Amino acid sequence: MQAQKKKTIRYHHGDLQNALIAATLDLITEQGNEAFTIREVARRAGVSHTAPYRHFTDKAALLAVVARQGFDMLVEHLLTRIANFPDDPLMRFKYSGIAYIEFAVDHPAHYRVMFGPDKSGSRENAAVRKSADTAFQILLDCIEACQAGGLIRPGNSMEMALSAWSMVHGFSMLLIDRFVRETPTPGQDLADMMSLVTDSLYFGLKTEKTD
Amino acid sequence: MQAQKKKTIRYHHGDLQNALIAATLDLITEQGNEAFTIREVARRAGVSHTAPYRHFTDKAALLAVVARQGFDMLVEHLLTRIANFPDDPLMRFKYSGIAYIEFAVDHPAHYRVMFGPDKSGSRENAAVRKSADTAFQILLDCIEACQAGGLIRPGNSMEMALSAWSMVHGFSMLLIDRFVRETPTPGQDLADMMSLVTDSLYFGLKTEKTD
DNA sequence: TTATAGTGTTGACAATGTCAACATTTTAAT
DNA sequence: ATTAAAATGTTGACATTGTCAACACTATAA
Repeated sequence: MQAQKKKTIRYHHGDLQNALIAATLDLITEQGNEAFTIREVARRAGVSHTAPYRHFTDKAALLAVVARQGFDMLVEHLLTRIANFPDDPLMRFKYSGIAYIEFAVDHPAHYRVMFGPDKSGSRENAAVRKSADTAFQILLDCIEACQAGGLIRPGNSMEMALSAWSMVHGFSMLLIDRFVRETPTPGQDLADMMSLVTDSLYFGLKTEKTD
Repeated sequence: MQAQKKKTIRYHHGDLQNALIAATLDLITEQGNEAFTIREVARRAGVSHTAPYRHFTDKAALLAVVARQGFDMLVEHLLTRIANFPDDPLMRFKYSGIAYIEFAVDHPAHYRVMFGPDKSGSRENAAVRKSADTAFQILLDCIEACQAGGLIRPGNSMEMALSAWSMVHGFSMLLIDRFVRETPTPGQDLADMMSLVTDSLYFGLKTEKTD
């Protein structure tokens, strides 16, 4: 019953908050992270340059919301990807890592907002923290499932998850920041490299005594 | 014979280029990365706000030099640290990783400049690239030495070095961006965590069949 | 119906990156 | 040594930005 929106030009936008978030996403996706400006976002939403301040205390607050949204998207992607292997803990572990890297590569600007420098304490933002923790928890669950199945050696799963996170995060950053461009060995594609990195984590680099 | 500097106030600074680099380092170290502005750096060097443009084409060019310097410092720290183990390839490998993390933690602002978003192609800067490659080469050498000694399994050392780099880079970033703050298990300190992460890489997470 | 809270707008301010025009100094060619 | 040119600095301008204060419109609740 509350239809007839968007028809008339109104003083009140109606849903400016979300429009600003969407505009921010579009902007960073199209033009990269440095292009993000309160004023440009306002322009894209068709409002005056200070209208955003009615919904976000400052630039960092807007970015914090975008970051939270990014972690939520990451969680969704991880869950979708490992859902393909309901009964194979090892594949779930491996593909949680691969899916993580996929997300970073597919949404580099968004990823950079999520992990970018914490200018003004948005990292302390409870909502952001919670969404990030949820993503971490997925990794942790995969590892513990593997441990339960005797596939990963017993030990502090938290520490292992931290190592795993470091690995996929580092690799993702190196990729999207263009420190790694060509594949180490010619003919490899991104999928191969992702396997390679996740396998390194699982098998380690030590000489194998058996198997 | 060319002494008597700094005494008189001169129109020409004398060594503005290096003064600007030093001022940049001081600034980001004291106030963080966001505090870096051309004008503030100029102020600190005691010159007008456009003087830096006689030495650097723009902001990014100054940062590129700082980044290169950072990689050089990193190389030095890595070499110093592994020099303690001239005859133990495995320790050299391990401590190259630990030293890497140490550097990032000790110089977070500098590290962020080195790996920060590549706004305007400074990553393509040949000098920066070369210094970064030198650092990578150290890792690679350590791995190949271990392989020669049968301590790391045979295989593509480039790929292994990439995995190792991902691991220490990711861990460093998580640390300095405050995603990891408390230790996973209480009572641990940073040194323990660094060992933990580098050991994960070496041993992997897989169940050990032997040893 | 109207006071009030919510939402937008206009107009300011200081700071920034960078450009153009001009000044001084150093260097090199004569 | 003189002087033309190349280096190096300065002043002043411009457009852009984040953010604040003052004001305008709108929705809502008393």
